[in-house]
Amino acid sequence: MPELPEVEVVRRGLAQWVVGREISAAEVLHPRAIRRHLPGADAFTEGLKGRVPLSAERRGKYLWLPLSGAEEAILAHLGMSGQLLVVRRETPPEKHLRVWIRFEDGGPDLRFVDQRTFGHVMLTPLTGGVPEPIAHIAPDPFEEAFDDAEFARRLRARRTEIKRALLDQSLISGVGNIYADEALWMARLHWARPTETLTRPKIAELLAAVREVMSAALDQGGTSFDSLYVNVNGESGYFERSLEVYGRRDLPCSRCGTPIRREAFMNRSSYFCPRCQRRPR
DNA sequence: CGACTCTCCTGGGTGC
DNA sequence: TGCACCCAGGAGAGTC
Repeated sequence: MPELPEVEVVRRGLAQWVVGREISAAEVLHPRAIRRHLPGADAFTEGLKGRVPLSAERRGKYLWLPLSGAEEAILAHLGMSGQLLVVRRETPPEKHLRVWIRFEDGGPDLRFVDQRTFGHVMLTPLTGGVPEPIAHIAPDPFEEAFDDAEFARRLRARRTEIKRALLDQSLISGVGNIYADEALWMARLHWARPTETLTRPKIAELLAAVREVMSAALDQGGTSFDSLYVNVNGESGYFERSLEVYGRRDLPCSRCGTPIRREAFMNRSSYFCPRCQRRPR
């Protein structure tokens, strides 16, 4: 399950292996992979032909490659199981290969492989350097454009639980289920804590925790718990970074020894320490 | 505008 | 061994 650190690893791989190379051909092997590209597969492949990715950009979990020519970019979201692989062109097609991009220089292909097909790619206009479909999402906490004070103001104006707000990409992008649980544990906040009860210092502490858990993962090249996740060069994205709560049901909290609990929330799992992260009354 | 629910999809794991 | 489930989850669509 690629989250922001994993996606950043992929972005770096694209910058190294794909930027500057002219696309000779693209092929869509599964229509669902380009479902958000409304003009369809033919328009997608025609639109890519002959163009050169100029850079590799990221906001939250979205990746994009601005292209030579018109103000457009290839936009990708990996979803749960998406991979962008750079592989020798003789390599046989992967079982779940969805989009296949080849280059004029005869070098390695760029392949979008996605078992569960929650991910997608598309060709989209850029507006002020940002792809149109993601104009509504907030900057991620590592961007210059991210405004801590504005985040605190908007968070306190919400009437919802803190975890729901952390996962809301229009408030802060790039935080998924795993790092939301990790950051809440670090900041000693229960997932159901009402946002309007958070003080500004507590929000600052939470933001610091979000940045810390994600940069720690990034330092190790990304963390993943799903063997499906592979980075841009085909290497496994799995690293040994120990998580404090995610996936650790019934195991002792490293701060107090209390068994970690798992609760269903928003149709997914929330892991927390019932002692360090007291449920709000 | 905001809160909230539903839905999309596949295959590994589990229990009988 | 086979089969019917269950589960993982980001984010857009839709409702109120």
